[in-house]
Order: sequence, then structure tokens, then C-alpha cells
Amino acid sequence: MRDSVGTGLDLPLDQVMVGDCIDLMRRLPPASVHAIFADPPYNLQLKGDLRRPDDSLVDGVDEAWDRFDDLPAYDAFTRAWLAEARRVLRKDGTIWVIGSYHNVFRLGAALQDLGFWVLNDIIWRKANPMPNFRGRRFTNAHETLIWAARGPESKYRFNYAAMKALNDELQMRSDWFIPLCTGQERLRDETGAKLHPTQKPEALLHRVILACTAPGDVVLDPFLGTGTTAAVARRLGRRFIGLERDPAYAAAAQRRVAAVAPIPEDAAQVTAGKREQPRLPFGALVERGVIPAGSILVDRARRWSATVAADGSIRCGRAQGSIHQVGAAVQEAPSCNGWAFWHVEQPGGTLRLLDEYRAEMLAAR
Amino acid sequence: MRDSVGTGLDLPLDQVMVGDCIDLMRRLPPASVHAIFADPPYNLQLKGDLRRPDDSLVDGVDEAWDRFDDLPAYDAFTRAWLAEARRVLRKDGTIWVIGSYHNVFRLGAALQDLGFWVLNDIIWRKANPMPNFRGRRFTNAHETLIWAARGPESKYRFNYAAMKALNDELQMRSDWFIPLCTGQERLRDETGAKLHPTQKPEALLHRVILACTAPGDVVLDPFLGTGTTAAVARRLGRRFIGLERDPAYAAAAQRRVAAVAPIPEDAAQVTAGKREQPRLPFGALVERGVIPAGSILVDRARRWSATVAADGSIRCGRAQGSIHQVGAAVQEAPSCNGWAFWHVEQPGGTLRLLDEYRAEMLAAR
DNA sequence: TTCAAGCCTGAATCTCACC
DNA sequence: CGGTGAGATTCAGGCTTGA
Repeated sequence: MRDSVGTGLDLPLDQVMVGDCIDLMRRLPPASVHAIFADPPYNLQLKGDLRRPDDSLVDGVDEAWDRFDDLPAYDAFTRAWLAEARRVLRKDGTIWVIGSYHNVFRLGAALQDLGFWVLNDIIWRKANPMPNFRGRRFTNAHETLIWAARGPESKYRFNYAAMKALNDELQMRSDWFIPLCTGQERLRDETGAKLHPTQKPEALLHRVILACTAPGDVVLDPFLGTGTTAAVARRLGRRFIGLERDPAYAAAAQRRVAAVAPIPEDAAQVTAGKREQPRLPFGALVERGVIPAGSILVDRARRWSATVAADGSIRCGRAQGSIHQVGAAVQEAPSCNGWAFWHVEQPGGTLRLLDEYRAEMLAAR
Repeated sequence: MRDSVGTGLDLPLDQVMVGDCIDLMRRLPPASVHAIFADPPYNLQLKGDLRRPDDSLVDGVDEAWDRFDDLPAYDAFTRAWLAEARRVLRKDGTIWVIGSYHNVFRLGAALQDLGFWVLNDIIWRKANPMPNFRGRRFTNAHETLIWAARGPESKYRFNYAAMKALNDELQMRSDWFIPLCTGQERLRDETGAKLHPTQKPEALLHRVILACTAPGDVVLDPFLGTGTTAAVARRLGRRFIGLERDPAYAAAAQRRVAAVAPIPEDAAQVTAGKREQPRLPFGALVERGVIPAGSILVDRARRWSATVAADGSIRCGRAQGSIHQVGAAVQEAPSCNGWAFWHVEQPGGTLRLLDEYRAEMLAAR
């Protein structure tokens, strides 16, 4: 099982640490965090000012932390922090990295080269992107997140049912439509200027954290900035470790997180899929007399019928075995979920699925 | 000026050449094509069968051309063909490369390393992607195209106005919503089996070719497959050079292209707007109570306010009509995109753009 | 002829606990 | 670590079928 609480190791939980993220990660024990979200410098390579058609100046990214001498320098930096991140990540953990076309190919290639296993690339479609003022390119209306497991064989967590619930009971797709971080949510200084040039929307982190962690899990952000990851992790009942080089950003993040109230514990739980629910053998239903030995099971079309034995096996003609095995055998299918295949005839002549008996029993505990 | 006709050099125009694309490109003169579209193998690394929940088998990619020993082998292949492509590309030309998360980071990094200058990454959002049958990842609902100039200083062609016209007079964004290639458009053999496992939709190539070429320009496709690039280029009055290793694919492409009639020359200049995404009338938001009748709409500066009527029209003073008409009227402008002009006052006092409501609704379907 | 219901399929790195 | 078996798992769109 996953440890959701302390592992006995000293993790600096729910803190913002100021310093170089590579140095700070080196101090963390190996395989200690459940998830990592990283929003590294994009290496934008902007030249000169950008002005809108009305001649107003675009307040773009022009910070020292976003300047690298060249692509090899950026690659070296990327591989250094990703290697530390991989060491710190638990075997069953996953990492999210966000970037734009300036850097995302470097990030993705580095992830693959270091042994991470890409699970999805996710497109954050911006509701309100900045237009292309010069009309020389397409409006850059998205950013890309890469979601990766530690390796190809990793048993990672994906809260499938929770994501499906978020999306109106349809599978969550790889394209996410989320507005930019603006308005009240955007942190500003006394003059009203934005505190950080690339603050991410909380809605984005909400989905990320909900997708791959359980309450109590530890989320590491090596480029915390003004603390969106930490704030959302705290609100959702997760623990966080925030690393940030700039003391001013770190201080702002601290203040921001301190003001966040976690939601009630039950609200922080993710919708459990059937995989997460406790297993109940069919034999238990027979033992307890819910479906007594001797009962007749039929498929939905009443094409086949089978008799329940006292040990929970069933028989249909010459086929005998578990509800799954016999279901597969009669259909000549490679496999079959017997819970969703066999029914019991009800007094009124209607059929009731085995899965409904199971659900009832699980609910009653 | 750009040459749109012959350069005096012998180019094998409007032909499909059978052979290895690197060998064939070597025979082409340098700086000779205006645009390149490349759909290289994705290096999918599929293991075993995949079955749908109904036990039917997914007909996946299982072709020899998609198998590589490892990532370094794939990288070597990628860099070899991209280097030739760059040599063949005119100084003012651009290249498009399409891939998925399996290979697109390798492609992008190679492009950058070889000196190409990325202009955009474009997301092809699929209308009807295959679901994730095992519920272990997000539905992989997109592919990525990288659009790049030959170098940072290149004077490349971008048909800004044509793209804007295609998009209902809004700047074309980097996320494109286009259905898969299915039905009549999909090439099949006598048995009804698909001729090529990864045939791209013509709508995708239509937009690509229209974005960066003029009539008469030469479009090179080093991985022609069954000839989508050639067919669309011909229809749009462009010239093409198609390279394909597999004689069967090449023959199918030849037959396909031969059946294509170029559109009239004037139509090739500007293409009529084709709506790839379902339109959502403003009235639908009113009907469904997202923006109830009686709501007040204001512009961003709160200079004007308008009242929403039950039929989806709005009124501001004497002006009454659609959100677009009234927006234009109050500003005394010839036209107005009401979705990007009107806002709804939120409980917190912030404004929310109509476009965000619409987008939310479209995403939720 | 029309319409509704059902069928087929798409670039896919697609399970996991237990012995 | 490998083998075994329970049992979890799908959306949209075009086409076909049949009333």
C-alpha cells in the first residue's frame, strides 16, 4: 500500500524552502514523494519589447531565471533537476511538467532519456490567450503538460473515476479547456502589478492533483513560484513540499498558503472506482445465502443458464468454474466479467444483475 | 519575391517517387521547395493485443515501418531525414511535422538542434478519438503538429488573413478541432480493410497548405503514404513532390491524386470558411439558464450594459439584436464579436466573458 | 423514401493482486 | 520474479439495417 502519512523519514512537509531546487532535492530522501508538479523556466528567448497594436507594452517574461545561454545549457539544467526529481519520486509516483513549444520538446526528450515513461501529454487550452499582435503566427492558445510515471513498469495512481466525474461522466480527454489565471486569483503587489509573470490557474492544479494523488499524499513542486501548487494541495487535503529560489516569491507563496483552508476530509476523497473498492468473492454471496446454492443464473438474453454450487462455482452444461470462467466459456470469449454477465431471476420475472447484489452487500459492509 | 513556378531546376513535380525518402531527397536541388509536410513513423512500441470492453479487437498499428530498435535509433533516423529536408527547403519555406507524445519530443528537439526555428506547435484535437479502454490514462484525444521556419531569421509565408477567414474572422488559434479520417474519405482495399493505418484527414492538410503556401508553390511530403498531402495540394492548385517507400501505398496515392480536380484558380486564393466545430448560439445559453433571460451584460470597462431577452437577443437603449449587432451598434463599429465583447457580472464583482461560458458549454458538449 | 436503432471502428506505448 | 486468474473497461461519428 501507499503510505499517505509519515514514512519515518524527515520530510519538510507543508513548507516552502528557499534555495536552488537541485540542492534542496538532494537533501530529500529517495522515493519519498507521491507526485511532482514542475513549471520550470521556459527559456523564452524573447528579443526586445513586444507592443500591442495600440502601442501599449506587453508585460512579458523578462526575468533572470528565464535566461539561458543556449539550448545545451538549458538541456543540462533540465536533466540535472529531472534526475533529482526522479530520485525523490516514489516508485508508484508520477510527475507533471508544463511547458510551451520553446522548451517542451527539451523537457519531453529529457524525461524519456532519463527513464521516465510518458503516460499522456495534456493540452491546456487557454480560454483567453494573448492574441498574436503581429499576425505572423497562429495565436499561441495552449501550453503542454507531460504526465509521466517513473518507469515503464510503474504501478502509478490514476483516479480514473474522479476524472470521469469531473467531466460529466465521460472519460477525461487529453485536451483541457481552462481559463488563464487572472482577476482575483492573480497575486499582485501594492501597485497592482502582477507578482509573478507565469502564475498558473488553480483550476489546472486542481485537476492535476486530483488525477494522481490521494488525500495525505505528498506533492513536490521544485519551481513553486507564488505557490499555486501548494495552495491547491493544501485545499485538497494533500501535503506539499515547495522549493523556490526567489525569496520574494517564496514569501508570497507562504502568505498565500497560510490563508488556505483545507476542504472537509470527505470532500477531498476522490470518487472510488470499482478497482479501489474491496473485493468480494462470489462465494461470499453463496455462503451468506444471498444467492443460495442451487440458484439459477442466466445471461441478459436468457440464452444460457447456470446452476450455483455450494462452493461458489457455477455449472452450465459441461462448463464448470467461476462465474467469470463459465461466462467466458459459453460466449467463447477470451474473458468475461461474471458480475456484469450473470443475472438472477426475480419473483416478478425480471432479471437482477449479480453486480447489484454485490454492490448491496458492499454498501452494507 | 518567391518563385511560384519553375526555378529552372528539374524538380519531379506532381509525382509520387518510390524509395527511401532520404535517398530521394538527396537527389533534389537545395532550397527548392516552399513547404514540407512530414508524417513520420511514431515509434509506438505497442505490446500485445488491445481489446475493447465488448471483446472486439482493436486494429492497431503493427507495421514494420513503425518499428525501431530503441530511442537512439529513432533519433538517428529522425535527424537524418530532417537534415535532408532542411537542405531541400527554401530559405523562405516552412516545415510541418506531426506526431504524438511517443515521438513528438524527439521530433521537436531534433528540429531545434538542426537549426529550424519553431513558429508554433499546433494541436489537432480529434472530434472522435479512440477512448482509453482500460481506464488507465486520459483519452489520447489529440496529435501535435510542429510548424517551423528554416531558421530564426527566415522570412517565411504565413497567410494570416486566410487563416482568420477560415476561423470566422477570429485569429486562428493553435488548437484545431478536426474529425478523424473515416467513412468515404478513408481509402480501403477490395475487402474493405483500411489501406493505411494512419491516413490523415484532408481537412488537416487543407489548413496546413493554405496557411503557408501560395498557388503554384511546391509542397514536399517525404512520408506520403496514401497521398493525402498530394491530393489536397493538387486540389488547392499547389504542386507536390511525394516520396513513399512502400510501392503499394505509392500506387494508391497515384490513383488517388489522378482523380483530384484542382479547384478554380480564384478559389484557391481564398478559401471559404468551413466550420469544423459545432456552433453554439447565444440563445442556447439563455435557454439552458446558464445566462438566464433578464441577465445584464456589460463590456469590459462597464461603459455599456445590455439586457438579455428570452429569445437570445439583447437590448441596450434603443439598440436591439444579436450580441454581435448590439456590440457593434454601441461602439459605432462596423462589426463586433459579441462573444469577446460582452461580460456577465459575477457575484464577486468580477466580469466573465461570454466566450468563456460558450467554451465551457462546448467542452462539456 | 425516411427515420431510428444498431453496428463498426479509430496512430494505443491500456490491469493487478496474489501465490 | 513469473505465472495465474479475477475482473475492470468505451466515445463519437459514419454507415448499415430494417421497419
